[in-house]
Amino acid sequence: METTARAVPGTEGAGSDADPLLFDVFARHCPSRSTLEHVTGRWGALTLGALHEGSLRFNQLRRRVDGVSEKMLSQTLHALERDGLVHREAQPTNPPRVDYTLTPLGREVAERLLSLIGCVEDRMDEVLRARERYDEARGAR
Amino acid sequence: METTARAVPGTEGAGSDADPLLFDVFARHCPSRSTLEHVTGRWGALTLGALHEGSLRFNQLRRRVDGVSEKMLSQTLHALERDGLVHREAQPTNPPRVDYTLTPLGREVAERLLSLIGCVEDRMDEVLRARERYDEARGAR
DNA sequence: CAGCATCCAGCTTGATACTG
DNA sequence: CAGTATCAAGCTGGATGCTG
Repeated sequence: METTARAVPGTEGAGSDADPLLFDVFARHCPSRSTLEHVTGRWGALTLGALHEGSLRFNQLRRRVDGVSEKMLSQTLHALERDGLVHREAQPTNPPRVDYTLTPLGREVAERLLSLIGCVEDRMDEVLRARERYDEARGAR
Repeated sequence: METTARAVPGTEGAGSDADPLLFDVFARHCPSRSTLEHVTGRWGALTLGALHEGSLRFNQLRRRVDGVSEKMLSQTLHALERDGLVHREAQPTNPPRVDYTLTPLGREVAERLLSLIGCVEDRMDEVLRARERYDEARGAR
């Protein structure tokens, strides 16, 4: 609905940027594209979703996001931390303990993400039926 | 590994299968996971976003979603069509003309997606600053 | 125009092993 | 526990060529 354009950034550094596009993710080299991919990527989305329920430690997260390898989780967390969506808090104890939490920005993003995830899950029966129809119509051929 | 093994493992403990989780995307083999990936995938998200502005033809879509190859677009559209998010209408004219449109379900999903995309774009300056901070703190090391 | 088939480079991912 | 390093395999996606 209020898909109104974003607030005009205005002071966007040097040079005038006459780009009247509503969303420029559509443009190939827009930085928002990479962020969007971190957010919506297979593990990014699930990680943000898991973190939305509360702060979690590395291995808790690993168990929560079923199927993620430790390498992928580590990588995902770095990307999200770099984008300012996740905050990493390491305690210098022994054994080490590190908590991952959403930043305010991360929480906003996660909320929208969860709305999307929820929508998809709510309608899965519809999706499943559509798949059956589709497969039937082609498998027959 | 375990090819088959059919019966419900039941390792989950208490919950009966009749108790649907709120969000089971977190589970590895949940069908919603694949749909979510079609929706949030690099090209799926942009395709749904483009289609939200109105019905488009194959090559229009290709131009709109900057960087997508025809193979990927074709593949993406098939997945979205199979999931019941996109409707494909082919007109038997010459030259052929095919219109892609969002289904009602697709529109719902697209709206949430656009809310997410909009959120990310609105806050890109924040993301960019976070990246700078992060890189500075590590590049130094 | 709309799209499928094939080839293949290379990025992504998962195992495995090791560190603090 | 919380990661990093390395390597092989496989899937992703681009280029090209062809059909209806």
